[in-house]
Amino acid sequence: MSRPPHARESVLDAFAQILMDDGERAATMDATARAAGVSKGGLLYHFATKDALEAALIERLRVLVDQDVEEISNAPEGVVAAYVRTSMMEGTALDRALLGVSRLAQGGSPAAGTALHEIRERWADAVRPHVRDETALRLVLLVSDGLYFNNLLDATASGPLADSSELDALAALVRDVTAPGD
Amino acid sequence: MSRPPHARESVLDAFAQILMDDGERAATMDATARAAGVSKGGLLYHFATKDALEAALIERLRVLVDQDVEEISNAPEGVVAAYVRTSMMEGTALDRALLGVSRLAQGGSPAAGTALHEIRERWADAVRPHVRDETALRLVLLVSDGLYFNNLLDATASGPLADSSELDALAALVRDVTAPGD
DNA sequence: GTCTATAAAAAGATAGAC
DNA sequence: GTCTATCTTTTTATAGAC
Repeated sequence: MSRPPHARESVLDAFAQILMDDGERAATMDATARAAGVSKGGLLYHFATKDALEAALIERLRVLVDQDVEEISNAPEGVVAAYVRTSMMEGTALDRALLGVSRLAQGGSPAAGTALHEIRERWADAVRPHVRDETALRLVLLVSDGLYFNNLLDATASGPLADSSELDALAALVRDVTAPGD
Repeated sequence: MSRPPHARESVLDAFAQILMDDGERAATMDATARAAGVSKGGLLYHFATKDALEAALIERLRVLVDQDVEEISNAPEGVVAAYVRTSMMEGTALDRALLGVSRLAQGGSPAAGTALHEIRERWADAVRPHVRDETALRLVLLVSDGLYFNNLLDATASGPLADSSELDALAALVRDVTAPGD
């Protein structure tokens, strides 16, 4: 229970971090092993191939998304506002995993691309009951995607583009213009 | 004037196409030369290094963005709706260049990342006079980014996620909720 | 301007010692 | 479970013929 993170977890952490900081090309097995403080042989004991390493990060992402869906479903501010607002919190394990897998997908990994589609559907299902129609749902999802896409670019190029109060205002706007009922 | 596309342009076309279809990893100089129907030596006459090839695609993107800013500024449906709607037209030269450069950025190219930031600012400047405030501007830009991000994923993973009428509805919604005046 | 051939470096993967 | 050493393949880049 209080077991410290195994080497396996350190490797996965390092892989996600390099993907986020330096892009897909930099995330080689060699660089990952070095960043994790293990040898290439050590890494290869846990992940026999690059595909296995990528699959493990995808699996980690799935678990974290399950947790996130659970959390935003119970958020007091409402599902829509919570979903939009938490699209921007750089620094959570979920963000690192999601940015990392997105980079893998855009590098050309079919498994990563498929996983991202399934994940998007999970979020869509959680949000759908809380918006007025499919166009409103599309708006919510796209704003969130846009926030992630910006993070995806900013992670390597420049600073963050929105502070917390800007994000609150945006989340409130999106909630208001998509709310059902009225 | 009626000069057919030079080998240089064919190479650039092929490079953008592979980036879009198969991801950054697949877009090697070798694969690009093959797809363009030239030898590696032929490619290297025009682009001595991979960096030079990437820089040329970035430069092409800048030119196409200049044209796009010009066009949406004169669109009868209004700048906001035109901007959102044209974020989704897979198949234009602008889209191929933008998707390609986005993939380069996420592969780790700093030049591509910087260029995308400058381009985003150009679009923001074009849209700003037509929305009520900075939060509304952010909404417009993020929806557009979200559409591109979805294309970025869908290009390798699955089919398109919005048909034309859905997109029209979305563009109208975004325009209405961000319009100045009222 | 375009080609072939080849060098040089980097990436993924294997073998086997400890 | 982690290491070093090595092999293979891929990718970038060079040299020089045509």
